[in-house]
Amino acid sequence: MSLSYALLGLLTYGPMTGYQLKKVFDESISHVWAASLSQIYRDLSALEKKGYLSSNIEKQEDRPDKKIYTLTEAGKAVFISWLGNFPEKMLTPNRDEFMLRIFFGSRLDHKQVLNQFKRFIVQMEQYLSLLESIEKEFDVCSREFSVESEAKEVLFWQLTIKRGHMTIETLIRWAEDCIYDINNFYAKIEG
Amino acid sequence: MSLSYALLGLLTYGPMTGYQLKKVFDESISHVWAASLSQIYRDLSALEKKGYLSSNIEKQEDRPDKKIYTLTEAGKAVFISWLGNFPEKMLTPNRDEFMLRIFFGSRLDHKQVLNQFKRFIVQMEQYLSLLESIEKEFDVCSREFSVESEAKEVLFWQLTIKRGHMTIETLIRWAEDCIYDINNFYAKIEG
DNA sequence: AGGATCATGTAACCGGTTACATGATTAC
DNA sequence: GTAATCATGTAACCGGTTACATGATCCT
Repeated sequence: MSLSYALLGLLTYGPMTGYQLKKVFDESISHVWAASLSQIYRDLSALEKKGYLSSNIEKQEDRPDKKIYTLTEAGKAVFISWLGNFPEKMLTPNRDEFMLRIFFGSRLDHKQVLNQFKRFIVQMEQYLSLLESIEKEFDVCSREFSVESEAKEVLFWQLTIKRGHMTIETLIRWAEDCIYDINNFYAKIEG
Repeated sequence: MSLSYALLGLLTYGPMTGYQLKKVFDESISHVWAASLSQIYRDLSALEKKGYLSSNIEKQEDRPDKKIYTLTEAGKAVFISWLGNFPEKMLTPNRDEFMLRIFFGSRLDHKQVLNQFKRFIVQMEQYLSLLESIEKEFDVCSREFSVESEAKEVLFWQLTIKRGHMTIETLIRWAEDCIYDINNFYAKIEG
């Protein structure tokens, strides 16, 4: 459901094709909501049927024609009403394959578990440096855009990235704690 | 898919009914993987068809009969092989309704946004105190269980709760930062 | 020669959610 | 009296994933 609202939201910036939306999606919003191309196309045509979007086709010779979607007034209204309607529960329950295995970690060889935690840290550090480079881009943006409305948009994008940044840093600390705790535990029962 | 493995995993502790599994689930693993009763029943019968579980019925007079599931050797093998097979990507992409709205926060009245952040903090603090009470229980457990295998299980349960604890604390700090940043921004452009 | 980019989609599948159905017992 | 607990499930729905289908152009 929310993918549709994300698409409507992006189309408030201007008309776009499904393909373009996918790119904008990946570059901006995917940290918060991911989507595949096939799902985007499917949802766009559903939104058009409901009257929230209109489309016109731009013919091209050597490539497939472009189908450019434009937000209708009805679509804008639906987006705005969704936007102001925050969910009661603000923490979405997370299903996590890695965590599920850690929960049953006592059934695994402890060296294997430690290796997985080390791998976890490496991945988080990679992701962290990605987020940091995005943050730097936004910092540049916010200095360049002296226009008030654009600066406001950047502010909220920065806040979403900051959440990712802070959370990942915490996860690294957590994993380091885990390695320490596990080593400690096995030192006690073996030594 | 992983719900099935969680069920197999819980059944390594001993035979149980679907109803009992639901309770154990909610009290232990639900922070990491949530499940509804209907899904549990559905998956249990699928697992039985595959030969990973066997069941026998315990007749009761005034209540519906109990259907007690037992892990088979095949089921145990499947669980162990899943357990050791960690996913390549250890961070699951999170779809978050709240965050999606914050991303488009520039479209909202800033007082409304601030209120939502305050509500967010209240909810996180409630959840935090819940996690802290669970942590205290586990501390008692780990002191009481001098048996090595039980203490090992508690260790890993503690690690999963600790992740929740640390993450929520960070989210509170983040939300406080957000309120500060938003106030700052609007003070600049209005004042 | 081979892979990325541009550009559109359809169809099957899979796992999680919600609603429906039944019904006695126990605790507040 | 009313809500929770015990105890089982089915069926429909919904949204996300994966695989399939087509095909030219541009870059290395």
